[in-house]
Amino acid sequence: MADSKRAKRSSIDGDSFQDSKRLKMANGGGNATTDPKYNKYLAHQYEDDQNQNGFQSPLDQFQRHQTTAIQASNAEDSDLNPWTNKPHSQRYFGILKSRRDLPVSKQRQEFLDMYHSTQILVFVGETGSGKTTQVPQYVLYDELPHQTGKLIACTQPRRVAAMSVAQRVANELDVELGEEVGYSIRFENRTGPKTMLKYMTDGQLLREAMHDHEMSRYSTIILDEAHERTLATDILMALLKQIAERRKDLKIIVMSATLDAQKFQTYFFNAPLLAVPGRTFPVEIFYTPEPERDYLEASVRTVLQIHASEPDGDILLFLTGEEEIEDACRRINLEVDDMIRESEVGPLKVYPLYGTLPPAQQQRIFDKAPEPLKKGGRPGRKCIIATNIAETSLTIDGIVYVVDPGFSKQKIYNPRTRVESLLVSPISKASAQQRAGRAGRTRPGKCFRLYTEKAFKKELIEQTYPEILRSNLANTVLELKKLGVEDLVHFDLMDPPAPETMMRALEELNYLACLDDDGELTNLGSLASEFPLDPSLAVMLISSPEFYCSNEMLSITSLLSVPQIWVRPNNARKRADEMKALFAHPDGDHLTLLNAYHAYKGTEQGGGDIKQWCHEHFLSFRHLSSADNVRDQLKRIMETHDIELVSTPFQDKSYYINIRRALLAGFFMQVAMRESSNSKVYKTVKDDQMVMIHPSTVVSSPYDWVVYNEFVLTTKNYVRTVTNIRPEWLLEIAPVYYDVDSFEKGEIKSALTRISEKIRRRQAMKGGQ
DNA sequence: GAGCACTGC
Repeated sequence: MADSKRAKRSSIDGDSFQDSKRLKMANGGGNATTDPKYNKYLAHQYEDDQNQNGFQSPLDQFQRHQTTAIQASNAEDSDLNPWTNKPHSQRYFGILKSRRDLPVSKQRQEFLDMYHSTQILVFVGETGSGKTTQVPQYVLYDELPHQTGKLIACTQPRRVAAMSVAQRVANELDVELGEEVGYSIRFENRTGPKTMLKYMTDGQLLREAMHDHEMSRYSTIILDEAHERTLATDILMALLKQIAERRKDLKIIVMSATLDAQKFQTYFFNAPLLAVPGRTFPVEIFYTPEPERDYLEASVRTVLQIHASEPDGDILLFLTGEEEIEDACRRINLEVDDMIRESEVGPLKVYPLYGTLPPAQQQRIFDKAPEPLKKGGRPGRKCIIATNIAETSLTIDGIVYVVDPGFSKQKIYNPRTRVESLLVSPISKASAQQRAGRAGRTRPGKCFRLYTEKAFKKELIEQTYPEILRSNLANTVLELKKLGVEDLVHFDLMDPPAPETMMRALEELNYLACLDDDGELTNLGSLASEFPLDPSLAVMLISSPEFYCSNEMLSITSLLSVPQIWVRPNNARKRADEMKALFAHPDGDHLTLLNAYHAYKGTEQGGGDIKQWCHEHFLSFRHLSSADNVRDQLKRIMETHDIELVSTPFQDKSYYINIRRALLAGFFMQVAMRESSNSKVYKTVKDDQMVMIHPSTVVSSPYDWVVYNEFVLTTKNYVRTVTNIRPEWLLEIAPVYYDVDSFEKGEIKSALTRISEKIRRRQAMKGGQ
């Protein structure tokens, strides 16, 4: 059994296996199997005899960590691609010319000098400096990965960025994407044995580090967009700080927007700083003289004023969420129609933009601004009303006017109640600057801030709090343990989270048996960390074979890790609810999700038009197919670790009971009891919080005990996605947590006491027989 | 009888 495990493991880590092989060969092994000539992965270097006998790559003259910008430029200028020995294409020289015009290009030597002199380097550059595409290539020409067999990694917070930048750099280097330059993101690894430069998401690098604590595959790690301070970036920074002490051969570059450069330097042992100017146009800032009472109303008014009185150029308005955005779109459209009737204004096309919008509709923001209404009339313009998505993820060229009311929805975490929620909050100065910058990408622009200058200076915080200070850290703590971080208290995070948040996470993991009483990782914890899931979901999934329903729990887990599959358009709510009722299971929402998924799979396998079917049934095809993707990934992980995939026969009475019980193996801490019969109010177990069941539930008759997937704090306290359970299961499945003596006096304690006595009596009777 | 800001594994 141990052997079969090992065999499976090596196939999964196939990548690194090949790398170590390559490394040996590059160092010149002796026998036939390690001789480069016999290595098919290096075949490209020996394609023709001329290369072997006569051709000298310019790189042969390079001394690692002693190269110069001129050397590299000459190599780039040569007819043959020094990395492939193939002739450079025409397109290559075209791109090369534009690369040399980038601001960063002038500082290549300065960069190399600094890179040679230090292990860690902080690099700041504004948008348009070219740092994301150029710096990794500068490193490539100095690291010479073909000699060392080690890779250069460049991390990005988002998948699309990793993919598109990798493609761009592959073009710039005149190589095929996935060969010398590749990318690695969840669900897609486009790297190969020849890959030297790898773009990846920060989360992906963190995953890799779990199995390679030294990050030994890499000679250089470049953290890009570090100022965004994602959870993964923060953990990587602290981790790299430790690794840098152990691995003096590892070089680290932290790239960020200009703000806060000092903080990064100080954090990284006073690392030297290189700053590169950006290439943007000036943006004039306007403030309101008095604070605005209703920012939505003020936003609409400002957009209309710009349209009526400013020269042509598109408008970008930042609002906080879907509802607000749709509302503003309606109001602006109405007003513009009036304006066009009354005065000589051009047409205005309004586009909403938020994350849950289908991609096709998101794409429409790139449509051209509308034509004048009549020949020679005033030019049309477009107005995009967006969430924060337009602040980081999406850049739209042609924006000249930005309207910034100064708010965004932000995740906050309350460790006392263990609830993450979204709250409309004032943005930070850094955010405000980022927003304003969106107006100056193609020509000088204007930014209208709907707050006073005094408010900007005095009331806005400098930086948005990093994610690590605003999240439940159960997952993070588990990851850190798996990453080999022994001492969490002294783990040197740039912004250490509140001790209470840390304690909560440790406590939660201890109840889940992922950490033992000494805070050490258990086998279950180690296994749970293999899954890209929250610990409770991972534990639920790992435990599911004990309940004879791991196939079903695999589906439910996947459905719970994607956005809601239920579609409920405003103009067809009733129809949507009727359709959802078709899948309803009387025992709750988890089972209803499963029913919908089974129907979806049945239709798909029956060869029906699955998109049409989803549309008719008000289900999101996008989210269901992404759940399917997640399911495949989780299934592979289960198979790798010999977690059985089993089902209770559908005809069996206990089919659904087993599933409901299995839910509790991970979610026993998320249980609520009804206050009293005829009441709609519930109380959460141990936290004693008053909650209601979210109105989206399919269950009509209220149950006494429910397990819930999430706690949402909106107009009221709601628990969402709930399923009916029996209290005796709690005592049986999670006896440690449901140690009745540990409960505070109250209804829940008395109820549990009654139940445990009943169980004891029943057992005594059985024993007496 | 309500509503998912945005990422990521």
